[in-house]
Amino acid sequence: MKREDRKQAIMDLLISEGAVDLEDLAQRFAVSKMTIHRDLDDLEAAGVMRKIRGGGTIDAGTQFESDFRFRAQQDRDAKNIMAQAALALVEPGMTVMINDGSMAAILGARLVEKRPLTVITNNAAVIDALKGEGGITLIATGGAYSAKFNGFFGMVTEATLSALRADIAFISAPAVAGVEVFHMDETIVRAKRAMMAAGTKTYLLVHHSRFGRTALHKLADISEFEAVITDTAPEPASITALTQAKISLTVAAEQEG
Amino acid sequence: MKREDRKQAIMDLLISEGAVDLEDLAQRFAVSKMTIHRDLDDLEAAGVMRKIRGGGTIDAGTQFESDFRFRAQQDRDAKNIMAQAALALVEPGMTVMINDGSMAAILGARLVEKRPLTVITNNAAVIDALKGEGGITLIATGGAYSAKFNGFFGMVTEATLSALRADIAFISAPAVAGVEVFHMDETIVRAKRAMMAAGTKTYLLVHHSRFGRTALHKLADISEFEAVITDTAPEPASITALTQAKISLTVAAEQEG
DNA sequence: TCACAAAATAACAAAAATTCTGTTGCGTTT
DNA sequence: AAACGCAACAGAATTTTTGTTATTTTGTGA
Repeated sequence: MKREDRKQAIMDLLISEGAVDLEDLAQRFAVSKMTIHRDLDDLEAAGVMRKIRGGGTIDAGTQFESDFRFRAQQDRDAKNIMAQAALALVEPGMTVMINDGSMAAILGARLVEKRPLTVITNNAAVIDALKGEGGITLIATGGAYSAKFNGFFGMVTEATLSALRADIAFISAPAVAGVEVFHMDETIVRAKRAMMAAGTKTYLLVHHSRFGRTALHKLADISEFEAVITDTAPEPASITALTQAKISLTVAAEQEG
Repeated sequence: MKREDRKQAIMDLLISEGAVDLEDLAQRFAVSKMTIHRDLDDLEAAGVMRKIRGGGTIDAGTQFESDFRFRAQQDRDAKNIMAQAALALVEPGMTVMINDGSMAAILGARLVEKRPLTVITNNAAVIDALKGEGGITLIATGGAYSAKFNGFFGMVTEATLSALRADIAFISAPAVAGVEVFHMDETIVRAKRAMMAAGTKTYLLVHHSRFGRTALHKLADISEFEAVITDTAPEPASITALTQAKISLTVAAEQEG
């Protein structure tokens, strides 16, 4: 077990337990307390937890939930198959918009498979992945950088998006309840809305576990999207709601071999 | 001498000689030919040279001259002392604009020394260096990414800049002749002009060897800048021209200990 | 076209550099 | 006073770099 794995394991514990004990961790991983200290220092520096005397805690639901570096680790498989399904909608030559989020980052990086493309994004991970790639015209929206969401937001972003147009816009969201889509952050809601307005067709990407949840701000009615893409089937109640609203739901896992 | 140093030395040789001999390099650096092979492979992969049988060459003046990865290595000392001089003009709390180019990249990264700051830039290297830094509000202009110049340009960039304002704008340029400033690329001239227009005070950064040169497009009259910063004294004719035009010239090297 | 020498590459092993860990000692906190 | 956190050093484990050898490719001239 390497250092990164151990740190990830500590994060897993933090999620389920809410707090970890330093001595306990040292025993569990069979390393010295000093090593655990260093791991916790790193995690704290990365902003995903807080060190306390004798261990560490996580202020659940707050900055932790929203830390991209951690989210990027989660559910990579689920995100990959959703990206696969989204990719099927893209044809070479198109102009594609990609919003913030780790899901979108994975999809963005895989857009090279459909070159040539024009890609418009405010997602820093996508910019990094695509710059330097031939056959991709990369347009960054600009904006104020947010370390929390690893992307660019604010008035600049919205103004830029209002002046652009894309064939497809992929929007991801952390909460869908009934026929409404939510996000906890107002700034990001604004950016996503601007992107939706700029896309001829817009698709919503949602992890199956995010159905039946809400967040502070309403982002959109689900009917504003061409279709909804998810990884595996969400709970029946959500499916019913979508069916009644005549929304097309693509379950990516069922498409594959 | 480490690997990177050796590769840089090989590049230096390539600049002066135009071509290098593999066997000769192996002797000169007292390493095996295999090691040189690997160095050349790396340099070729980085796109700064071409491997040929028995050595390597550089297609001088073409893609090489314009490759930012290589330029970033050049004259690091000169750029650092210019950055030092420019930094002296920045006070915490200010809003600072940084344009494209490797000189600007070095200055941009060192802006952390003056936190807190708001930094507006279209330079990808600056964005990478500053994102994640606390105390820096980072605003990217957005725009179409150019691998050649490692930055963002075009209509989006210009539109964004026209809606922003900064206390100081640092503009770098590759050619100054008499009282006129030049750049070879039209797209970049546009971005630089937009940035100049958005800065309350604008400063020009020019390497001393770039005086007395022209390029295809005129960027500005030198009188449009508050002052000109260079590394060491340029040739007398250029100094005379600046003096007569009553332009303030800061020679960074003369400021230091 | 063919042969052959020189060069390029691949694969493995040794060496060097870097990263990771544990220990110890000392100052802090409870 | 006991437990904890932290800094500094040293040894261990990894990763990167390098050299050697074997094999393949390339260019040249007959």
